[in-house]
Amino acid sequence: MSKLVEQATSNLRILITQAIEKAIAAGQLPDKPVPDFAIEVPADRAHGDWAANTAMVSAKVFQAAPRKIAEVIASHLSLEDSYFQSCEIAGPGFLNFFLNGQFYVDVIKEVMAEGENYGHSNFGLGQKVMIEFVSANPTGPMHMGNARGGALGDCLASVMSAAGYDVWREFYVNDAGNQIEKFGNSLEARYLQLYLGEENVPFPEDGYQGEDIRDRAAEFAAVNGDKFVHVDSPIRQQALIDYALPRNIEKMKKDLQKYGITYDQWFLESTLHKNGELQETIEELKKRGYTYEKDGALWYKATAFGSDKDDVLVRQNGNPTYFAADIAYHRNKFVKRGFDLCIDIWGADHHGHVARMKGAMEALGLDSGKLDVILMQLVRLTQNGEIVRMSKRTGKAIQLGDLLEEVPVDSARFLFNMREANSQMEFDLDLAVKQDSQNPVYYVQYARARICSILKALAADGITPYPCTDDELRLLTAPAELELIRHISAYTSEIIEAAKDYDPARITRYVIALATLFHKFYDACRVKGDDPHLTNARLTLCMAVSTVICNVLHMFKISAPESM
RNA sequence: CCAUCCGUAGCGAAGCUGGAUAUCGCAACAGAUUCCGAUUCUGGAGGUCGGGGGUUCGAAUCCCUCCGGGUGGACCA
Repeated sequence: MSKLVEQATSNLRILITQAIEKAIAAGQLPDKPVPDFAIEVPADRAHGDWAANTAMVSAKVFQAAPRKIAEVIASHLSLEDSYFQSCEIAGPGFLNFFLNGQFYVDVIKEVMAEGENYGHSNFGLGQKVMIEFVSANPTGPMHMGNARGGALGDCLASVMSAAGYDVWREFYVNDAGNQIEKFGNSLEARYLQLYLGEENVPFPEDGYQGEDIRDRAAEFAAVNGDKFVHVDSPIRQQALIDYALPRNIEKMKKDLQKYGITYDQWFLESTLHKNGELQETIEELKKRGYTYEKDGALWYKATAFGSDKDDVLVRQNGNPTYFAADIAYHRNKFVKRGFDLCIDIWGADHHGHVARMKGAMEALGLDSGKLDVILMQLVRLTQNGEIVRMSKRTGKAIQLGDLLEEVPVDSARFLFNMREANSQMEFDLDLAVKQDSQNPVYYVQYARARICSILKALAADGITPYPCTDDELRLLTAPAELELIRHISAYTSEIIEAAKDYDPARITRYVIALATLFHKFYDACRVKGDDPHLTNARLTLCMAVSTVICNVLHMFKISAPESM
């Protein structure tokens, strides 16, 4: 938490506890331990700045009516030297506290002092956390789900980093196994078709139909000509794969970079096959007694960990399954690289895989509680109120590249972080390209641009901000000003909550609310005025707001233009 | 059939470790700029929190059940 808010909260907790102790000493409450109570920001501002439910949760222990208990506590409270000016009893027995002027003064000072670091905390204690996201199949282009996953994963990583975690971004490349064989088969067919005619070379039934396969085959042909038409199929396929796969991966890197995402590592599945870790993992499972042979395949006893059926690790044909490699991969994260926490972002269509993966961690003697999977629900694109399924240009399924051609990166990253992962969302193409306040990213950017504009306008009149004194900051007493400052004060704890919930959408909502409160302030309070001290205080407040908005936008890699 | 997510105003959402009068945006309606950017702000209207039952002093929130929608249930990944 912000040092300030944290300090104020824990102090309030102590004050309440002390009041209860005094009441017990005075014989007004029975000598019983006080249950845990919550200190929260009430939904309704009339209920104070912060509220404690102490009296209600302790009604049973003290065997008295909550309001009665609240009155006793209140009568023993001493709020001197705290950030609170008063306490009221309300409703069923809430203790409602009102912050005093010094709190608001100190919030502004804290923001100004910390600048671009405002909002950061050491909540995560430097724990090593890996966030693996997108991890799209390298056999083809990325789709809308990857677009959402990319924005979500990258922003979550930033949020957790701000909350004090040591974050690692990773892309797992499935460059081995069945789908690569299929990739090779498909490329081979397209390549041969170029020389032998489409009608003479059947395309594999389960092959990849996309244009991208034809394109790669054609590129390969342009470089190599018919050199590979008359060699053995395995040689031809390998040559095609060796040509196409690195280029596909390169393309994904480029697309994601355009989208603002860079990874710490692109982890190749094939390394697990080559360096023996996959085999090592399978042996480990065998040794622990969680495997058996049946029908010529090696099975893993998933049922020992709650699954309703077992899974194949090594197929009849001797090839390990994707699942086996995935187990080895996750073992690698924990055992070989020592991550404290691993977060995977998967499409919701993989939900059946979650319990199995966690079970497999347990089977290896690892703590499955340290593997968290975020399931991301589907995205539907809409335009003119209708669902868009296909790209207008290509007539095929919409790709990440198509999206970024139509929609600014700022918009895409922001809008994909409007909803939590766990809910299906619609991505409104019309809204995303709108350059007005209906588009929330513009609304937020505009607030910051407006602040820059105020600073410029006043500077033109010879008014420039200087370091504010406490007395000047104390002049900020209008409701719109106090609301705004209070919201600013919550930023650090919002980041912590977002990190705890793995929900960067929380921060998106936070910054929209901040922009709203700023616009209200702008409407209610003129910065430029007769009192130079008040003007300076308001200018300082503007700068504090600008700092927080910029911190959020930079964190999400969204631009914060000075004018628009 | 099983698993899983979702159901809150005309539309899109927040609130979900139980608490005060259920919050916000869009749309619709009525207003506000001699003045720092109107890409802004103010106001009223709009609700069986999918239905029913249960737990509780108290349920949008927890439990059960039903209804509706999405997704998944391979020696695919």
